Amino acid sequence: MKKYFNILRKCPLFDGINDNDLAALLSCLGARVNAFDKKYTIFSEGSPARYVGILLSGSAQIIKTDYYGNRSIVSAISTSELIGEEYSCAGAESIPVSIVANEPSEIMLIDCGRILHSCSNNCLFHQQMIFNLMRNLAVKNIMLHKKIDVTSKRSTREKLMTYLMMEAERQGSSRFSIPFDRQELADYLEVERSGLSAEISKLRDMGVIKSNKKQFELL
Amino acid sequence: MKKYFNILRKCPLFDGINDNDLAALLSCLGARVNAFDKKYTIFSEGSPARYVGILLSGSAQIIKTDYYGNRSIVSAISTSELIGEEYSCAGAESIPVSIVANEPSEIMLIDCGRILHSCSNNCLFHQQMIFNLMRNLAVKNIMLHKKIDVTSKRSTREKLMTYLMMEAERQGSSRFSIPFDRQELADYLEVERSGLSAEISKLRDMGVIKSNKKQFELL
DNA sequence: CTCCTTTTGTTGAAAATTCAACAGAAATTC
DNA sequence: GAATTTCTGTTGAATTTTCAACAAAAGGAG
Repeated sequence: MKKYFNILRKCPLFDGINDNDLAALLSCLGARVNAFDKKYTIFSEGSPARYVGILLSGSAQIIKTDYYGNRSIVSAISTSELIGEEYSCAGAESIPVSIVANEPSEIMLIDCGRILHSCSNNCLFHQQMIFNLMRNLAVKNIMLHKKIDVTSKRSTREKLMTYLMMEAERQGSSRFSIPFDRQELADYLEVERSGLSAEISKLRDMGVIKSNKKQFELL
Repeated sequence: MKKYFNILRKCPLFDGINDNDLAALLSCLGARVNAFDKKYTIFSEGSPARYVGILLSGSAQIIKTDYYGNRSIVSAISTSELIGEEYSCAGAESIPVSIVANEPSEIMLIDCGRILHSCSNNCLFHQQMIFNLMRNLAVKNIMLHKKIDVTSKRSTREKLMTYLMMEAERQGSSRFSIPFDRQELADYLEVERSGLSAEISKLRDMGVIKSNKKQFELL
């Protein structure tokens, strides 16, 4: 497990827990690591909401497909982020989204019950982890609000610009790359791919943005 | 404070805490009650994210206004629900939404720091409240996902039907009333009011729904 | 390197949404 | 209870998005 410590240290679940304790804690929690190839489903819609995941390497996307088959991308996940904790922490029966590896990825899985309920060793970390989960869920809540800010815009252009400005701010630079290809960006913004491409071209012609594939710059 | 106990008992923040303890706890937390008239702003966008609110009576809406002045309704709040905890728990500087009373309402305000940090009395309720906040935030997360399910639909009709089916399920009946008038429902679904009215009429003519103002029935 | 697949940008037609304006119904005020 | 304001439904025109189809570009496989 040692080789994952650089990632795990950054995981919000383990805030305030040092490396020595972490090793013991992980075995106490029964953490295990699974690997997934590109495009493989890590959690599939409808599966039991028992585990909390931590993305150790690669990247993933949270995807929702409605009964007409329309794909919607809820968010992109990068390393050291928690996955699925909203469902297991809420005590949900099953998860209503799929989580798909975007490239070869490794996930650490932990049974959520082992986090929330004290162990026989009576260790003190459960309180800390519950606090960490609380804070992480609050932050995720805010991120969902931001996602709603983007998709609540009425036009393709406004959705795109709101998203790009948000990413520029998040990444701290007017030049940045996004984790989506065109179709994925369309599925994230909830618009047509062709209309999105056309809008990007227009904004480029107008001199508002520069863009090359996944690279963008706000001018 | 006694008169609010029926509401407070149902508030997720106080799960697992009995009435005797609650009285002491509230004074320990420095809880106070404010009243607001219809249309008055309880929290305004940009104000410090210090307090957790509990709606004691009346009803409220979480509202976001963008720089063009377009109003978007994020959600409706009913009694015993927590307000603004995602921002204070995440340690946000200020809140990015407004919360507006929809009718004369009373709110209990609690400084979030007093919930999260142990008091000099060393009482045991902080752990319980942190756990409760964690669970409540997880549940809210799921509700935001559901809101995204609604607004990610591409057409007015699909948004409306997804919302109505969700409400029917939530209220456990195919007959139910919604907490929005037409303009508010449009602002919640992120569509045009006139187009929404037209769609409701069409669905009524098609025999898919019955509706009268805020009362709906799925057929 | 060549072939094959995937991704991206473009375009025009069809469909849907937004906008603006109005009239009737309902609710509120005085 | 009369007058005023707010809410709702309707309609047609303008705008935008979606859909479908294609070609060029890029990426991957063998």
